[in-house]
Amino acid sequence: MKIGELAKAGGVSVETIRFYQRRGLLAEPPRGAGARRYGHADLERLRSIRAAQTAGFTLEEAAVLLALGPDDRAAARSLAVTRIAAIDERIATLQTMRAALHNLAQDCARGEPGPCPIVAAFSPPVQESATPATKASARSV
Amino acid sequence: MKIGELAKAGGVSVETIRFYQRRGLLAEPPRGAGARRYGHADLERLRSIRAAQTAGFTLEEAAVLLALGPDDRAAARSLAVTRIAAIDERIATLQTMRAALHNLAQDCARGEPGPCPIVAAFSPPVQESATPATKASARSV
DNA sequence: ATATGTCCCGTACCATAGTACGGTTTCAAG
DNA sequence: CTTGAAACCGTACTATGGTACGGGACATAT
Repeated sequence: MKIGELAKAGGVSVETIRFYQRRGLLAEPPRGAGARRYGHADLERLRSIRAAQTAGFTLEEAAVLLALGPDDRAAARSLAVTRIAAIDERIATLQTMRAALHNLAQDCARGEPGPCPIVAAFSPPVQESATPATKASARSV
Repeated sequence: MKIGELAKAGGVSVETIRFYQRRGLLAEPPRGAGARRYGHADLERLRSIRAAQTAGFTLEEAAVLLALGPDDRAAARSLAVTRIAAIDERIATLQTMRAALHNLAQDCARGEPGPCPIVAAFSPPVQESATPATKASARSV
């Protein structure tokens, strides 16, 4: 296989393969008449990298993971557990964001008079004390 | 206020404030004797930016959001809804990842003999056809 | 025999949100 | 008056995962 074929087979671009090689994720195969010649093992390796990525590992973690032997349970589990923790944290953050935004959007959709609740939530608080004759608009958010 | 004080009050670094100014998120205030002088409004604006960020908006979206008037409900809701959709998508992806990793970690923790399931999941498939005398290890994952 | 396609290589660039660096100037205290 | 902190400025670098560009070298096809 030449690099273009490997790329097609692996569903990535030629540039990506070269990028992985620079990162040390893929080995640089021997040359045959100028161009690199790839074997089936390279394709499998490429697929493994993509699988690790799909599971949420960074490329660097993927490199570590793919370098492990079948008996390195401790290291593998450590990688997995650490990644799960990171994912959980990220999910929690996103859910908090989501909830806040959802509430605001609901408020906004209710269509009550007055300023948009979304805009209001992210606007500097109105100078209430500076305008004494204005309507009472004390809404502690 | 000088930039250092604003930074402290807003819980960001001086560099971050200067960065926001370059991005147009914060206005460059008038100078007093060389150094920029910030008012309370700048602090509020900074806090609004951080709030928008906490809600998951990018800085660019924050800029748009903070530029909206209190009656721009449609635009505000559009921003919010779009962001919620992006968050949902991200959460779904992360949950898929999490589940896959969790299953692997569980498998690994079960401590059954044989190669580590985590390593196995991200390793090139063993050449089964090349070793006809090996045990049947056909586990389609 | 030339044109097209693919490969090679290094380098620069994209988005995102900052962080760091090096050098100058100015402010305030001692 | 000198020293040190803080401000100023532009630029470059960080991490992450690629993408794009420009130029040169092949090889096959017409």
